[in-house]
Amino acid sequence: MTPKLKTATRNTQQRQVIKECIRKLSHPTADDVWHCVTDKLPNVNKTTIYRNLSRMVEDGALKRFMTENGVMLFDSTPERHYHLHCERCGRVFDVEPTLSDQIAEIVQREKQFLITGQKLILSGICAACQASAPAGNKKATTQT
Amino acid sequence: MTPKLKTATRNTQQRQVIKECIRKLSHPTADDVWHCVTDKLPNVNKTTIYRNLSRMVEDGALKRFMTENGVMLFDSTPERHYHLHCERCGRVFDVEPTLSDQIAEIVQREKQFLITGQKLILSGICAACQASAPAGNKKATTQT
DNA sequence: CTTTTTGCAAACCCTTTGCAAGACA
DNA sequence: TGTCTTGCAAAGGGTTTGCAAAAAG
Repeated sequence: MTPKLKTATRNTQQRQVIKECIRKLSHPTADDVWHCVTDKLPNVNKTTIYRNLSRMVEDGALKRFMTENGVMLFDSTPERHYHLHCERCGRVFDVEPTLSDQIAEIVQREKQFLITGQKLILSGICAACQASAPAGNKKATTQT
Repeated sequence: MTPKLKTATRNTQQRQVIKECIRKLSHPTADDVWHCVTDKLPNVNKTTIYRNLSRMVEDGALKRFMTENGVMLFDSTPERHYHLHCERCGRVFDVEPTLSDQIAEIVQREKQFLITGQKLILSGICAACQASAPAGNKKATTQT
């Protein structure tokens, strides 16, 4: 296979704002990023968001994963950590690396399965939702 | 909210064959089920497959989850267990309930997060693929 | 006969692609 | 300038919906 030499990268306005948004959002959908970006740069197309996010994933600057409803979320936290996805309120919580490691270790030891970081999502009901009565369902955005 | 009274259920030919296929396949996609069904009943529409699978999920006869590529898989194993999804060969492996319980326990203890069964999928590279060289990518079907 | 199901076609949603025009370096 | 990026429109792929015709009980 051809070595795939890397091409130059340009610092467009769009790209800059996208990066800012990535920094301030946590576990955003492409759509979340788009809303954030258009606050500052009103005419950015969603395609541009997708292309930039994909590029960042390729470059390893971002990770991405799929929720149970088939929407992808992006994550810029570099260390390996897992996610808890609350099915009631839609929020995504991080599991600290230490705890993640315990889990990864169990699986790797028992199943000889190599877990590639940041791809574990546990779905269920978060502590807050367990406490409160059956609540309304928010958007899938964060909270760590 | 209205109590939602349940309506009668009919035992169509299609439904019977779909159930058979569910029994013999493990972690199938809707498309897998469709292929299996049309072997026996050539003219079944994919919509019928979807509708029946969704219904079974509602009735609790089936669980379903999403892979990283946004395709849903169905699972008829009743006890709680988790899945290992190999990113290289696409196969899905079960994690026995005992091991799953260890993991669930850690998360529940440390994060007060209530895991609702069968929604944990660990992505990575399976033992076989680690052993062999970078292989071709099969379809996401099973192996336990 | 009445009500559930089916098949078909079209709608949906999110994500990706093709291409010409525009922006960076 | 040269080529990386963008915007727009259209294509894709899996899943869902609307509706009239067919089947189950």
